[in-house]
Amino acid sequence: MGILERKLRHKESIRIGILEAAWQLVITDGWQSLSIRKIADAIEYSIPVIYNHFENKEAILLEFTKEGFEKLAETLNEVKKQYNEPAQQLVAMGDAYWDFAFENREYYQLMFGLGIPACDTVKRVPELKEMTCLMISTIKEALAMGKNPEADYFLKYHTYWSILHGLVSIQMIECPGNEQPDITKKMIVGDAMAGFVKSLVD
Amino acid sequence: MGILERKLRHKESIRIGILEAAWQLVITDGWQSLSIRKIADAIEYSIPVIYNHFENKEAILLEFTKEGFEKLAETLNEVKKQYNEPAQQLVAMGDAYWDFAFENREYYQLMFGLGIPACDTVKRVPELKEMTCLMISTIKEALAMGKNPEADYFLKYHTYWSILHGLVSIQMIECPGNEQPDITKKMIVGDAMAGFVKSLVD
DNA sequence: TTATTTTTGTTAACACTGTTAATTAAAATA
DNA sequence: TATTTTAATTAACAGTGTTAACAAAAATAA
Repeated sequence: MGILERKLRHKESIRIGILEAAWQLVITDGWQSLSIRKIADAIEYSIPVIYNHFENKEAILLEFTKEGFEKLAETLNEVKKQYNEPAQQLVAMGDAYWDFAFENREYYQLMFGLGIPACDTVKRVPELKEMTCLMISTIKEALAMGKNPEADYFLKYHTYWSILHGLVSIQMIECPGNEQPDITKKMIVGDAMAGFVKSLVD
Repeated sequence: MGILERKLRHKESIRIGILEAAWQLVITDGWQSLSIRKIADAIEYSIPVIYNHFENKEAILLEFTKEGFEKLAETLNEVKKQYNEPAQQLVAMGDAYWDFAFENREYYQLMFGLGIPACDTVKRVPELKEMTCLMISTIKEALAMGKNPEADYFLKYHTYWSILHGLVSIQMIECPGNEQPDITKKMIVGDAMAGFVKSLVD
């Protein structure tokens, strides 16, 4: 009896409808303002129907997170295959990673829980400038004493800050509790810092 | 007439009360679940009083963001003064940056809009493993061909991913629009990748 | 074909959220 | 003491996620 099959097909079509509607809302209004009611409105079903297909709102977002990681892995895999040298592969994969993030901002923000502070938060926080100045001045000094003193200090500052923020962010994602991360994790910071400084002074 | 002074003093005391109550709530329940009503309840005033001191909820959080950047800048400044060599300073500042982040998680998450995905999101996304494997295998291969083949590949993978995620995150904070970031920004990726790979193969 | 059971979908509510207009209580001034 | 200004409150609006209770539709059994 194909009745059950038809039912399952119908059920699945609603599920897909939910995800498609949700994604449409995400890319037009951002995932911050996604709501169950908006989805229900878009698929022309009542609200509780959505809860027959997803445990809660988070489960819907989790679906996109998975999709995002799938797409990213696929992209990186494609890029890797285009090179033979592992070193080249790593550089190209880094490039592709960057492109993926900015060609799929909503995906990336969901995947890593980036809350994107309001457009001009950075400008409304002059206190940020203190840190920036401190980093830049130190990098300038380090560059001046190194082998390529006319390197782009602003670029290097950006790299320095990004490495630190990246290390912290990834660690916070992997260890969301309130405990301090493993002491061994701090070795990663030391390693990264050593590498950066080394490449700075050449 | 000291009446006006007393009034201003009183007004200021309420403002401080709001911030203290809010911060207490933030460190106990996390900034995600901070609400105006909870603050009003804590300071034993009605809700609209809060809006006489802050334009909206975001303004309260912005206050903490500023505080956070102030504290961080201060910390880094202190650390910098303890060393003479700029290279040493950069390493020590990186160390201090990490410590600050994990000794002041709520501050850091506010400052950079980290949404901290639910505790076990990482484990609920097996798709993440694909990316991890891809990166690790490539790094292993690169290490094998370099001058220190027995380096810690897991550490290096962590560094690689963190650098990329940091570059992307910082860029997204600085350019929150929907446009692609400046092409010149991609130079930063190239530079960082080159530096990393160089330090990888020695 | 009709009656019964199961599935599916809806209405309405609960407990929250940020924000604000209208109103009352309190304090300062005339 | 009466009036004006300031401070604080109540009550509401427009949202949010989530769910219990109920009605409509579809599938099964008689």
